[in-house]
Order: sequence, then C-alpha cells, then structure tokens
Amino acid sequence: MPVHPATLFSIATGSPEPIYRQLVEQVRRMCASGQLRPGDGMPSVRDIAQALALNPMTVSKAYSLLEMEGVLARRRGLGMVVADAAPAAPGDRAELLRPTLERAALEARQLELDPDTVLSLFATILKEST
Amino acid sequence: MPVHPATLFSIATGSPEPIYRQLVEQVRRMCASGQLRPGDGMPSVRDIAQALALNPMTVSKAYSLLEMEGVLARRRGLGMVVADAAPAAPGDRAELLRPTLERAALEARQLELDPDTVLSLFATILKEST
Amino acid sequence: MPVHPATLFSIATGSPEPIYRQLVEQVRRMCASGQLRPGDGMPSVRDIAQALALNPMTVSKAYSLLEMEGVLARRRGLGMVVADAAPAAPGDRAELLRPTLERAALEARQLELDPDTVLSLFATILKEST
Amino acid sequence: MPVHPATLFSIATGSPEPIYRQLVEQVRRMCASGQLRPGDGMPSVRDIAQALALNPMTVSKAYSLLEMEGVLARRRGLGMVVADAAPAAPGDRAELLRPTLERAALEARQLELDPDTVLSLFATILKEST
DNA sequence: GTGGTCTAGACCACA
DNA sequence: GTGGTCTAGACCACG
Repeated sequence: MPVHPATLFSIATGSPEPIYRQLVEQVRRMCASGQLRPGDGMPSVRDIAQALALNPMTVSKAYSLLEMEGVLARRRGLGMVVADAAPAAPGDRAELLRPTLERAALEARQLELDPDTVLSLFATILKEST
Repeated sequence: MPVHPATLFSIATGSPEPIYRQLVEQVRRMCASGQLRPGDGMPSVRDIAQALALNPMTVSKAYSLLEMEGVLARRRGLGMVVADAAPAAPGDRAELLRPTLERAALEARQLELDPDTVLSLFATILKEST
Repeated sequence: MPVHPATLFSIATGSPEPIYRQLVEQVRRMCASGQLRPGDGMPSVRDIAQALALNPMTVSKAYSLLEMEGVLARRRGLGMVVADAAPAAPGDRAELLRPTLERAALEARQLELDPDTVLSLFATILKEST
Repeated sequence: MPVHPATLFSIATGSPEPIYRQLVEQVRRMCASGQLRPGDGMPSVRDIAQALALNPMTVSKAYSLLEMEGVLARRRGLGMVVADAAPAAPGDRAELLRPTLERAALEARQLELDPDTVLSLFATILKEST
C-alpha cells in the first residue's frame, strides 16, 4: 500500500518550476535513492491531486512523463507502479547531484569567489535546512 | 569604447533559461567580479542584437531590468553605462550564489545524501574546474 | 474437452491493445480459420483467468462480446461453446482483414508512397513470414 | 510561411486513436517523407486548433511530444520549426510502413488466407482510396 | 476503482 | 504574436 501522498511529495506552488515537473523530479529522485523500489505501487492520480490540492490532470501529466521515461509503468485498471527496469542508483547516488553542483561551481567562478568562501556558505546552508 | 558584444556574452539559445535572463545574469556577475567597472560603456542594443542574432526587444528587456536594479544607467546620447552607485555587492558577493546553493541543498536532501559527502564532492568540483 | 487455455491464447499484457480485445480477436480468427468449429467447447472464464494471470472480469467481458457477436453461445451447465450459426464469414473471410489493410493504405498515402512499391513490399512480407 | 493547417492535417474525430496522436504521427510521416524539411516553420497552435476545430491544448500536447522526440524544435516566442537533427527518411521511406504491413501479414496468416487473395484486396483498397 | 482524453477558458513567460 | 501551465469538469476505456 502506498505511502500517504501528502507526506510523499512537497510542492512549492509559488515556484517558477512547473508543478508537474516538481512531481516528476521528486519521483525520479526517490527511485534513484531507493526510497521507491521496483514494483512499489504509487498513489492514484486522484489521491495525490486531492492531498496536494492540485488538478488531477497536472498529476496525470507527471505520471505520463514518468511512464515515457520508463520510471513508472501502468498496470491497466490498477494504477501506476515503479517500473522493473528501474533506472536505479547508478553506482554512486551522489553523482546525481553533480550537474547541479557543477552549475554552482560555474557561477562561483564567474563571480571570482574563493572556493573556501563558497564551501563555507554551502556548509551553512546544508546544515540549516534540516 | 565598448568591448565587442560577441566576445562579451555567450548565449545558449537552446537553453531552458530565457535569453534575457542569461544576459542579465552575465552582466550582473561581470559587475560583481570587477570585469565591468562603474562608468564603463555597454554595447548598444542594436549591436548586441545583431552580433548575437537576437531580437532587439530581448536585449532591451535585459537592459531595462539591469537599469531598474541599478546595475546599469542610461547616459543620454551615450547609451548604457555601468552605474556609479556600485551595483557590485560590496559586502558579500557570495550572497549572489545563495539561491543556487539552496537549490542544490534541497536536491541533496531529497536524495537523502549525507551533508559531508555532498560537501566533499562539491569541493572536488570547485577545485578541478580551474 | 477444451484445449488448455495457456496454449490456446497468447496475451501481451504490456501491449497497447486491451486484453479483452486481444482475446476477442484471437477467438474470432480461430473460428474464421476453422481452428475452432461449431460445437467446440471453450475453457471456462476461471480457467483462462488463472492460466493467463488475468482478471476474470476481463475474460468474462471478452466472452460476453463474443456471445453478442454470435461467435460463441452459452450452453447452460456446459459453459461456452462455439456457436452453431457459423460465425465464420462463409463468403469472404478476407473482409475481416479489411480494416487493417485500410489503415495501412492510409499510412502509405501519407508517406506519399507509390501503390506498386507498397504492394511489392507487402508481397515480400506475406511470403517470407511462413 | 507554413501551409494552411486545414490542408496539412486530416483528423478523424471519430477514430479510437487520440487526436493528439493522429497529429503526432502525421507530422512524423511528413518529416520522414520529406514533405516537411528541417527549418520549415509549423503553423501555430492556435491556427491549427481553429482550422481543425480543436482545443489548443490538444494541439499543444502533440507539439510537446514531437519536441520531446526531437522531431520539432521550439523557437521561443516564434513558434515551432522542424528540427535540424531531423529523423529524416532512413534510406528507404517504404520501410516506415513495414511494421504496419507485418501486422497485417500476421492477421492474414491467423485467418489462414491465401496471400494472393490478400494482395488482391489490398491492391483494390490502395487504389480506391485516392 | 484506475488512468486517458478532450474542452473551455484563464493567466504567464518569452521575443 | 508565440507556446506553456493550470483549473474545472465531463466522458471514456479498462479491469
């Protein structure tokens, strides 16, 4: 039985990032990190939509994209499950964070900031955002 | 005399980031890092648009935003120049990096990664990308 | 006595074609081609559902449709049998293929292919797939 | 300048195939057959929607899928164009029809039809559907 | 019960 | 002008 949707997802409605994309990326990360495993059942579109106060179509769009990516699979008439051919943790989970960190490093260089200054700031942010 | 626009900016038209924002952020960073100094003249909207094959309205929008921010100023008859009122964050340039780092921290948490692991990876990336 | 269901049908649960329709079409073709003859007994819904790991309702739906079409008939106490009233198209079995061929013709036109080229390719495929 | 949408597409609203998918496949075929070439501009979502009496979102969904496939590319603020990296005619255009023809051949075999009968019927359909 | 499709109409970001 | 996103609500196909 799936986890309660409202505890599974956290949506920032004010974010510039579209809601359906926030959902897609959270599911992708949860699969990659092993919080969701192949065969696990996902909450129904309607449950998620109600729990997060979204339109079902928005949730459905996220599910459709995840199905096209091969992250989820449809069991017709039964709902979505995590796909068997799971794009699971590829060796090192931390590598999934590399693109984001590389972008940050690029900006830091463009600002001509000292690496130690940047690392110190990042450490603060990482710990305060518990 | 302004630098040639094509060498000053690097625009990725295929990027998901809007063109006008790429322009804004590049100018902001160049001001913050001292590559552009108060009083420096900026290329005209026309020159940039032609050199980078952009819609002049796009360039104009970027200039307008930078003017509202106080980074650039209009000098009648001369075009845009870098504003005197030092737009460069005098106290802490590193704060400009905070949003990017916060996003990285969010992703790290969703991946359930240990802060030390993340910091260590970031340190590596920061140093290798000379 | 009915053939064992698992050898009688081949179901692709992952196919975009609905399961009940796969069942319906396989039975229809087997009747049309004479593999199933009037009076032959069909496996029970339960047997098929268990053998193919399907929802019994799905099998039942297929049987109901086939009964409405006149392909199968209910014999009380005996289950479903192939109907006497020869559901097999006596005159022209080939007409059952018409919808599929019409779709192929539509695609050929959209690809602006020469009819003779298409016919030649189809002839090759028809003969090689013994 | 793009062709008039109503002459470019033919939609069967009564078909079981979703409208957005009909659009996707028609564009794919027109790219493959060379009727649409890299760089060609596509009609706007609104134009197509009005010409075919569809909801703009339906057309937009088709365009989005084609963009994800790499068939079309977005020129922000300007509309969609046929992508440079066009999945153009791979050697033989007729090969694009092969999957459909193979399916038809499979059904013909299941019906135990004579190849010549099938070919003759197909020839009739191909020519009458001018 | 499940997800999929479509419509109608609003608002936003971008060029 | 362009496409993108979201909502509200209806209907359908499938199991």
